[in-house]
Amino acid sequence: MAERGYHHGDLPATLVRTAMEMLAEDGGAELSLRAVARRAKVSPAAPYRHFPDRMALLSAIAAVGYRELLADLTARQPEPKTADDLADLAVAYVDFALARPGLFRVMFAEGCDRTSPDRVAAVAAIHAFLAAVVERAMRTDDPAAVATGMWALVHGLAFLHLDGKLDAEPAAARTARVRATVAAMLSARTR
Amino acid sequence: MAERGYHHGDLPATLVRTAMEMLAEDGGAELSLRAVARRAKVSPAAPYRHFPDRMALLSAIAAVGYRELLADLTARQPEPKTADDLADLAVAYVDFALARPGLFRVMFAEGCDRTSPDRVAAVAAIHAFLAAVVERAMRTDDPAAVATGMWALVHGLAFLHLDGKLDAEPAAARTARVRATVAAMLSARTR
DNA sequence: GTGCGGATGTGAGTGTCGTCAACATTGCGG
DNA sequence: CCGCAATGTTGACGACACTCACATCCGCAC
Repeated sequence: MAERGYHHGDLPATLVRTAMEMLAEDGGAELSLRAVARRAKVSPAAPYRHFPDRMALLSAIAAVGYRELLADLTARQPEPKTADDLADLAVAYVDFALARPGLFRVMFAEGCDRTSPDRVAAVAAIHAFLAAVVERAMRTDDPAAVATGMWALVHGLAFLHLDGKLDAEPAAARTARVRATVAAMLSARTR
Repeated sequence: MAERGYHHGDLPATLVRTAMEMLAEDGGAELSLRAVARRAKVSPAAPYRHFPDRMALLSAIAAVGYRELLADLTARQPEPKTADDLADLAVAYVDFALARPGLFRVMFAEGCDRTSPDRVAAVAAIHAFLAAVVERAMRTDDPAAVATGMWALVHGLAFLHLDGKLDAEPAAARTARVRATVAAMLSARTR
């Protein structure tokens, strides 16, 4: 934690932390490498000693985001069993996206390195968690497909809300709507 | 269509068309206003006579994209009635996203003007189409929620595929998977 | 026809960005 | 204690979005 000096101590972690602060403060703005360096009291070129380019920093941020998203989900429902628990998870997912839009967009942006081991592992963990939930809470003969579908459902809800494609509404109303949507999808039958 | 001359004839439409060509050719690249102007054989400042800023051009492009997406959907299934027809629409939605990733990302990007009448109308048209489909093909006591859910489901599938969060696979396998996912979601029951 | 005004396109300029190369400083192993 | 690799800085380049003063041209009144 040596604050001053020519050398920094742990610049990579500081950059990631700083960048996440900036995303939290202004989720809509472009996250420029220079701005992050400025805020970290470091020259614009310093980050290049630790990240090959801007996307690499964004990928590192995304990896942290995946872990925090998974933590949010498991914190809300460590052992989901019922359809209601499932709806809780959907609400948690959408809440995460709307509470931290900048981070969420970095996590699911184009151009990020699809093959970074951190990212792949984190995404796999989310998928595995969802699959386990579905196994426990749903009755279906294609659990993998339902797990994918549930992920797509909450992911789509999150993005549609984020992009203002659904009517803007206060958080409580949104929670109710997410719940209703999940419930309706799970009880709808073909004609 | 006067090709030469100081004045252009219809620069706004030319810019939108040119930009969409560029998105089609390289869906992953950033669409810079200067590059579009260059390709349209026009100075970098010319677009500003017709669009207040870059986002306005992107919004115009997005509006066209919405119309084309809706056209794709209705072309595939003008009068969907069965669950299978619904799955066809899901496939068409995901196909659109993967066939024209650049355009799809512009359509659902942050920063675009949420309040542009064109955009709002186009989005409403898609939602209305979906609602009508659900009304016809599904049995549920909350058709609006199911319509939102179906949109979120296909939208989420599209984005997860686009971002490589699901295993990459050839188009035929993807089609089968989208079908299976929709079918599984519609037949899954809570335990 | 002629000329004039507004619409449209141009050129040069500002500030920011990502990235790089050459140089400066420092911590650490021999 | 010294030298080297790791780390940070400075200055630069090209591209970008956007602005403003200026150039050109179309359409319309007369």
